[in-house]
Amino acid sequence: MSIASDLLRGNTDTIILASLTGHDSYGYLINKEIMAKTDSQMELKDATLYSAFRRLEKDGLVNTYWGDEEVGARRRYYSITDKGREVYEQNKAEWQKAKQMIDSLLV
Amino acid sequence: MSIASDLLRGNTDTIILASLTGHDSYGYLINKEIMAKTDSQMELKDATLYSAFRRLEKDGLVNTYWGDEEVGARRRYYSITDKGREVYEQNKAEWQKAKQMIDSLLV
DNA sequence: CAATATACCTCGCCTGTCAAGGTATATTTT
DNA sequence: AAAATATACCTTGACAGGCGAGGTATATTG
Repeated sequence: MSIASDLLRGNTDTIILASLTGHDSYGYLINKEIMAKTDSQMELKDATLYSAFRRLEKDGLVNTYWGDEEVGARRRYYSITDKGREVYEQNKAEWQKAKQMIDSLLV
Repeated sequence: MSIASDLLRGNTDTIILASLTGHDSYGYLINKEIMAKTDSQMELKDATLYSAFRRLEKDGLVNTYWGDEEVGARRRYYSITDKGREVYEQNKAEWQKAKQMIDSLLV
């Protein structure tokens, strides 16, 4: 990854929630999509991704269920909850604010 | 502080370097300036600030010297080094890139 | 049959933030 | 005169998130 992880920190959960707003998804795909959208400049490491899922689950922001693939590796799907959508909107707003403030501090 | 510290993380050092680009400064003042510029919505906690200074010093991005105040509390001043300016520019560029990428991921 | 891609997971380290505590001086309020 | 507030510095230890390193299992491609 070419972007310092400390710059991503605080946005990981939000990014995952974002990728769940349109449709349910699963870890591997979410990561692939992020890489595709950022030209492989950004990537959520496995361990980061799965620890984020545990956190989101614990906080009731996502639900999870096993896919019924009859072929290939099993997939654990995630869906965003109402609370998840709420938190997502809050996080986005906070990000907008933080962005502005940081920009105003960098000459 | 109203902005989640995880959103600041990764920018702390850059913000400190930014405030040293115009003129030497000291911890307490740097913090006051940040609060003034962000309407008190952002603040570097003491411990965070001073651990950042140690890091910047260790990495040769700032130099430090004691002020010669004849009245009031003593001040430890910091000045940015050439390497500091270099890293500052790099960090700013990286921030611009990270910003764009995160924005592109948030629907 | 080996390598690669898909797909999941855990453990334990590292690093940055910060709550809580401390020191010392100067000014303002009671 | 004493207490409170502002200025100004500092350290310790806990905590949380990122991730390197390791693991499992299935399907496809060379």
